[in-house]
Amino acid sequence: MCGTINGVRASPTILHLDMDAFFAAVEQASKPSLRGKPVVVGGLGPRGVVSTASYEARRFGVHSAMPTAQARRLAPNAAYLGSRFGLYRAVSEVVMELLHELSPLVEPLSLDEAFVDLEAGEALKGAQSGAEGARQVGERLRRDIRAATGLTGSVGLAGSKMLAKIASEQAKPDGLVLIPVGTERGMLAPLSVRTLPGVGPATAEVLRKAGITTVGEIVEAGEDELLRLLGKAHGTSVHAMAHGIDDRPVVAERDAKSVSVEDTYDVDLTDRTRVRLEVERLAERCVTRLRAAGRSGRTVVIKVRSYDFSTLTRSETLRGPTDDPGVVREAALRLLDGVDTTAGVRLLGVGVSGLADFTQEDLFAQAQAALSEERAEGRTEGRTEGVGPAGAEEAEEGHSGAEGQPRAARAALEPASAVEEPGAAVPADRRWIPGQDVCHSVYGRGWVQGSGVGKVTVRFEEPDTPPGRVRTFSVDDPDLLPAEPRMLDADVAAVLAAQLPAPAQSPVPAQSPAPAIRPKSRSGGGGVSSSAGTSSP
DNA sequence: TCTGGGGTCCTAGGACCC
DNA sequence: TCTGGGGTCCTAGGACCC
Repeated sequence: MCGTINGVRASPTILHLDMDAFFAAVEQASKPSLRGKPVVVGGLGPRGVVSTASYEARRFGVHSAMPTAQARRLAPNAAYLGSRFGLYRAVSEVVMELLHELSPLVEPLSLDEAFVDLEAGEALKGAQSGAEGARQVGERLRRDIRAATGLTGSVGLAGSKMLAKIASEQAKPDGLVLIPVGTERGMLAPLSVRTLPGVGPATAEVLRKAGITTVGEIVEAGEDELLRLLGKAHGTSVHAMAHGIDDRPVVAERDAKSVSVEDTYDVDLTDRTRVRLEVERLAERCVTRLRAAGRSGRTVVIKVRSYDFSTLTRSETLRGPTDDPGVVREAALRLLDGVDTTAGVRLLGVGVSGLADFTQEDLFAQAQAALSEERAEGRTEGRTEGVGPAGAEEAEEGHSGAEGQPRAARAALEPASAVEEPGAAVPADRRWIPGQDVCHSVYGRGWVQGSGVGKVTVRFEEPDTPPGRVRTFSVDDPDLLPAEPRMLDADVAAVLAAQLPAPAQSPVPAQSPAPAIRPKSRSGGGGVSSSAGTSSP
């Protein structure tokens, strides 16, 4: 391996890729009428928050983690779309494959972000040595991503993970920044402490009170002062990062350590029976995910957030790992018994941690071992009430899993939504979520622009067609059906390439911020780009 | 008009064992 | 009988990240 100085390599061979406004960009690529328009992807309910805002929407002050209601006030004419994780995951896989072509050492941080250790791969072989070779690899990657998906990503290159990530942030959108080795200290000094990984709002506030707001001031303060302010582990790491020292290796994806699901309800829950039912549903969903991952776990956790946003967790560790829905459900309900929910809860969650790789067979074998062990010890005093040897229950009850659940309980898994439904539940295939793909037997494929008062508005267009027309139907029109998303592929990318400005070699200067984007339709039909959701004035 | 959902890591106190 | 220390596991909460 090449040498490192202060935990920074001799060459900028750690690459960080960050896709630009990823979810919103996928939606714009999928929906021609939204290209160049403000688009906001996130929770659409009364308590939803923004996942991603397109750059056009950011000009209005909309950003991720902002309540969607607030975003609607800032950018009332933006398109508000629900998340389509299946599609984002599929596009992400295409991008991650391109990264794996550079090096086997790829560390995904999320669907739209990853580190790549170029030294571990072949990409630099045959390229120029040093910084110039790394830059060429980064620029080629950006071209390949654009050609394969029609989307843009920003690349940071540096001698450490921290610096590569800071570089990609500076490169946004649609750019590449390389931090030459040896220049990092001077580059870091004027930046906000919030730039450093691990410095969030709380840490920044502690530092601010001590008169420290920039990275350079952390360096001046010295290690002793930082340890005093932030404690041992945190202080040491923040101090090192401020000096540009970061020798964390790029590590290929690790096994998950916990699995959890949670729902925030549109209206606080007060009815205890309803609260218990929701916890049961969450337990089922959690186990479904656990099993899909081929894992089992020992510790069951519930999470309860009250009307006033105060949050508590309760956990229970079983005697052995389980993936039995009944065991997890009963544990979750026992934990709930110890929590007062009469004042109203806005969120419930169920999780499993202490994950093991055990398969059913392993569990069975383990249960046998545990049983014979107990017998050997003469401990045969009946069943230990639920908590019991988890493995033993598995063995006794066999596959009482999802297949064995009552019909109603299984149906409860499906809606996957926290939407309160007073009165009769709307069938899953008759709920029209803005952004969702649909197919009409006469007009073909399109997407839901909004729905309300018994109507659903659909724009008929596809990724590789011109912007399409809008038509309105009754929500239960039998000619209208939900459809699978169209994948973004090289053909779509070619169509996009013909529309978009030429690929940038370096960060494009932001176009003079055009204020108030009028949602003017470009062609074919008086549509507004705003998605109404259920709000019609 | 308040604040999603999925994770990771760290700390601290108490139980328990040696 | 009293004192004490170390190590591990469990529980709860909080900060942080995308």
